[in-house]
Amino acid sequence: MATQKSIADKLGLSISLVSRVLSGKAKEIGVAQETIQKVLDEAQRTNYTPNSAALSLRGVKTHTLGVISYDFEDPYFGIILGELHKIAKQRKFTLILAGSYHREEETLDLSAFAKHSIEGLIIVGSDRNKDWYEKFPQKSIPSVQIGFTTEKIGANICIDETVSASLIARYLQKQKTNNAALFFNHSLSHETFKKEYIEALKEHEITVLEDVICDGSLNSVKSGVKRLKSLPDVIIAGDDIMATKIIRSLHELNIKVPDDVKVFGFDNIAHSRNFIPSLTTLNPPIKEMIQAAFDLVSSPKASQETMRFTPELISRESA
Amino acid sequence: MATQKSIADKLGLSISLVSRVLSGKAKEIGVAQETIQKVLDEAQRTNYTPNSAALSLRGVKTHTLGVISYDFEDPYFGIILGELHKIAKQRKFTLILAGSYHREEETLDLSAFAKHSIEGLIIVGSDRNKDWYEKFPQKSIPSVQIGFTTEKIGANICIDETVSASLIARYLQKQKTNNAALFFNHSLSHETFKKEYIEALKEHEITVLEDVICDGSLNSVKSGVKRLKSLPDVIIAGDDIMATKIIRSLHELNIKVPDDVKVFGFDNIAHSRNFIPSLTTLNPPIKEMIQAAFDLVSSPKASQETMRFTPELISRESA
DNA sequence: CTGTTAGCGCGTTCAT
DNA sequence: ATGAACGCGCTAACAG
Repeated sequence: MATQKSIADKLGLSISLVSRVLSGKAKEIGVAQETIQKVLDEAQRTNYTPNSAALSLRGVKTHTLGVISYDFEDPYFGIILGELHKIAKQRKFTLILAGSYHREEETLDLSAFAKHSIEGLIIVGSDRNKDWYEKFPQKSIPSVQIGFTTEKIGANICIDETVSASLIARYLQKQKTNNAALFFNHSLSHETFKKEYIEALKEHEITVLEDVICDGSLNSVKSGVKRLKSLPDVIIAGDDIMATKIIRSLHELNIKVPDDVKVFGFDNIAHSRNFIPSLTTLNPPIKEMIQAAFDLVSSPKASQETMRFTPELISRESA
Repeated sequence: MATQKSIADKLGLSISLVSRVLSGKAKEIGVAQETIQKVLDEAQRTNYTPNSAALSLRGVKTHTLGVISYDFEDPYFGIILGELHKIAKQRKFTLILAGSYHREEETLDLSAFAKHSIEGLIIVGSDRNKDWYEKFPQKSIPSVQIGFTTEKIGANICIDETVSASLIARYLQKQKTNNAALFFNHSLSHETFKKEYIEALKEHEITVLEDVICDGSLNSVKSGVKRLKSLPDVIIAGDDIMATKIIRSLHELNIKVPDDVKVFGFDNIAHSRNFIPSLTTLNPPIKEMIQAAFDLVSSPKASQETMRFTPELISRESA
């Protein structure tokens, strides 16, 4: 591997001179044009790449962000990571990954972040506690969470649950919906929205007949559907995946959507357009949210800001 | 941040002593048990984490793997990354992310890998060329690609296309299928499978009526379906997403699956069980594949091995 | 305009 | 059983 020393030796110059040229500070300091060119040429020829270890040891900015994911199987995870990566690339940032599996009660491994010194932290997903943050050695770096939390540690990007709820309630009211059943799971995100939904529905004179809580597996959804005392006008699901499972369950019980009952989703996952029936749902402005998240976390000063984004109602076949 | 120096100062010991203890070489060299304990305690108390920059500068193993993704929106990307992360965590490896967008002809940014010195490379997805590899500075590190490629550079993990094809062909033959239409896109993965499918179908006396190539958008799939000269017994899709789009298109044209035409998928994405009709498809042994990939890339000696995995046929409603 | 020096955190001689 | 000194590759302060 080519180093500044190898270039300096070859050219009979000093290392620091080479350093100046290679770090672009040649002009500023005043280096002979001819020397600059020689160094540049030799660097080019030998395929010189700065050694990051040395740089970060010297305290030079590493432009490295840590990403924590709470759920790799979230259908949006890939999209979010893709967007993050896109912006990171534009701005010459590197992404390092950590994650945890809530369900298995695993603890978050932060050694990855300590190992490479990260300059910002992006948390993807909602959570209820940040026990791992206790031991986090770099508490001063800017951080942002994309999702809901009960333990805010930095900036926060989420969807406006109040606006979302009234969007849905108004839509359903216009369709002369009188009553609804709710299918949500135990996640903080579901619970946050559900609370607002219940209120907004009441305000719009829609009765919540039942409030089903299930873990989201097809089986638990189906048994939830089976146990419904009566068929409501609409079933509101915590997310699109839940919605498809509800529709699938109804289908297996020979109940038609939307003729017998409407189903409302949330997320507008790629799949929702192709599903039969296609899903009426709320579309979060993902790109804008990720963009904002990146801006918050890559800025020099740590922010505590909370930004709420408004989703768009996508009216399709299911409701 | 706690460093060896900070611990040494606090305890009134020398840095090198602390270093020996912390790098586990205390016993070997002969350090007083009492001293060892003091250092360990102080390290614990101050939350000491070794600085990777310093380590890699000294040439110590960083246990860092680079991950290249060709498509963040692939429904399997999250699953794969989740599995990779799980194993990485167990074995104390760190994952660094790079990626590219084939469709936008973007080039791969490898500076992320140069910055943190990676010890292995995992490529997720199929590709046709590795132009970026020309400029890759660390060609000697072990690498593995999960997917097909025409330009193999290290180990390779993929699905056995021949076995897959005969699995499908036999299944269809048993169902008295006489003819088929193929819906595939331009990706190397699709093309690889398609070639084998055509051969296997011929061997099992199933006529390929049409071979539709589309980009995978719902529109292009639908117009492909519309242009079908006659309805085949079965439509074989390159992947499950394509299959759902085909079924959706057929649905919009009032053609029933599987009554009027069967549809066969590939991938067994999470969604395929919930789709209406549920998808008959091939299920790749993802966990085993990822496990194998990780073993290959994290082993000290770079391997050129190619491992082919056999999928399992999941018979559901669509075919 | 260019060279010398120091030091970032760590493991490793070589001394003691 | 412990410490001092060196160097990995690099930049910045200081000195010509």
